[in-house]
Amino acid sequence: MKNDQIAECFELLADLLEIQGANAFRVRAYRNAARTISSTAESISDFSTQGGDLTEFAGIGRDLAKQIQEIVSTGQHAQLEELKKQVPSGVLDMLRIPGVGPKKVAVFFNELHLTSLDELRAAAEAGVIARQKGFGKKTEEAILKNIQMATEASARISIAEARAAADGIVEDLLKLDGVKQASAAGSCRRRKETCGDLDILVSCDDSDVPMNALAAHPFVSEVLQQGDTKQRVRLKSGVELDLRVVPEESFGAALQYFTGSKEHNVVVRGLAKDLGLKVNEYGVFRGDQQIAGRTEQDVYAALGLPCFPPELRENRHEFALAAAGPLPKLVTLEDIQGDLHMHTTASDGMGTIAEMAEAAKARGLKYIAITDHSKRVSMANGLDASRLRQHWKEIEKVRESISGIEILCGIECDILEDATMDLPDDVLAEADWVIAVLHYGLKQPREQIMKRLMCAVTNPHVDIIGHPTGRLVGRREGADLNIVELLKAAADHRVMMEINAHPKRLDLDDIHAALAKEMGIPIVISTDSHTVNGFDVLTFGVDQARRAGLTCSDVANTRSLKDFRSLLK
DNA sequence: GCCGTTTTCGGCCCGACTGTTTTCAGTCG
Repeated sequence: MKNDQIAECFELLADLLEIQGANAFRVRAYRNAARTISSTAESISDFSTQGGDLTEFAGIGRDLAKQIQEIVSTGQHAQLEELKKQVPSGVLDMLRIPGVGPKKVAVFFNELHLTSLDELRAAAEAGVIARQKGFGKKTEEAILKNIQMATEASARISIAEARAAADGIVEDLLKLDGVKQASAAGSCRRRKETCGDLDILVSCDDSDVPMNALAAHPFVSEVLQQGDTKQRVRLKSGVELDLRVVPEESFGAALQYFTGSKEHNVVVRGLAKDLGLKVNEYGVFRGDQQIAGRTEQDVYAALGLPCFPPELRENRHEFALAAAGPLPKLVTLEDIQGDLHMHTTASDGMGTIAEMAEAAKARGLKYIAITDHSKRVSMANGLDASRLRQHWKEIEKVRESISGIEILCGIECDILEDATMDLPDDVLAEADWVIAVLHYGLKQPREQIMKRLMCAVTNPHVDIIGHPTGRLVGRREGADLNIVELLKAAADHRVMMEINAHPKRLDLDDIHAALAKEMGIPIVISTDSHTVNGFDVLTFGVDQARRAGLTCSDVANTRSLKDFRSLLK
């Protein structure tokens, strides 16, 4: 049983209890537990089966520990099954309609006996909704307008799309007369791998200036909401964006507040309360007096806290880190000296060896590894032993003709479904750099997946596991693997782990990368470039590493090539 | 339902916007 499956049970329970009017804090307890479980790297199921004390996890007490044991041992949750019988799934779908929450859904279900989005639509069209107490014509119209959005899965966008939109709009807002400061906030600023919506913060004396500009912005399709300080718009891409306008003396407090995460802010406010202070988006207050708010630094300093990098603000380890001393200095894009995963025209890349090397050099990289596919990946024109050896000779020629950048002869070698390597050991032994990867058979059972990964980790020539889980963000789950076991073996056999920087992969994810760091495994951030522009994605890999709390010393390719080589086995 | 050195009960972050009210509830972030 995967952690996400257990978390899903609790999320569902929370939704169902909410519709039934359960105590809001009880509902929150289920959501908190779901969040803890899905952000834990080790298998909760294994931990429970092996007799571990589940109450060690934050937000899980005696009762929820018992519920987890029930889910793990029986594969289901009796109370959840009971609630599901009482509340049809169509009722839960109603929660996805923007502007409709548990209270309204409760009215639809309990009083109007509506059990699906179709029935709700019919009721709204017949004018039944507007006649309910507390409802009116506008609510009914909003439901009809928004119900379509609930029918379509509300897709989150990748961090790459989010940054392109948010950074572009921020840049344009900064050009306006009267706009003093502007910044992206929210999950985009925290560099989460996907964003559900976008947040932008502006300081300006006249809120009409940025609001009118945003309403007319080429990215924007419609204005959904507009007040004195807050405007909500829908972008042409379908994503919604919140704009907040605050005075200059509150910009830092608002930036802190709207960057979140919600969980981080709950702790910040709790700490403020302990100090007899109040924190809101306008500042830190002692009584009615504002004592901080102009910058984020001021806000955190007023609470005795360091200014956390946004990537760490998830209430995972940041408060413990701050308590232990100065925050670690997280790795930055500028720290990266080499890129060790890329393709050329020899397999499925679009650039030649020389073109890729020149492009990397132009970006200030000091060394690269050319790592084309092995033969199993036939649709990508993967290389067999003889073509690979020929390819390496070509690389050596380019190496001699280009100065200012070192080029390693590498290979991205598939780990086959039968737990053998796609190329013989004597070939791998000749490589400067061997990335082992799973491409096929990702749905094999955990035992076989682990057997394959162990085959790679224990191979004396394998240097690193590339995109270890094989997941595609929002599109495909990774292979069912025991990450703790894999990382232990990697540490024992001096095999590194990749953070694949492509925004569709970002694999390892932040949680797994943090665990790898904890185990002392060197991590390499690689672009997996297939074109000369492919290096652009490096920034997303660095973001993911920062979310994992990684510093320069954790990331092997921040080192010079000489120092990097000393890490190889 | 969780949590705890102002503890085993009584808290649990806080404000903006909208719609339906005429002072507030629901939703959202």
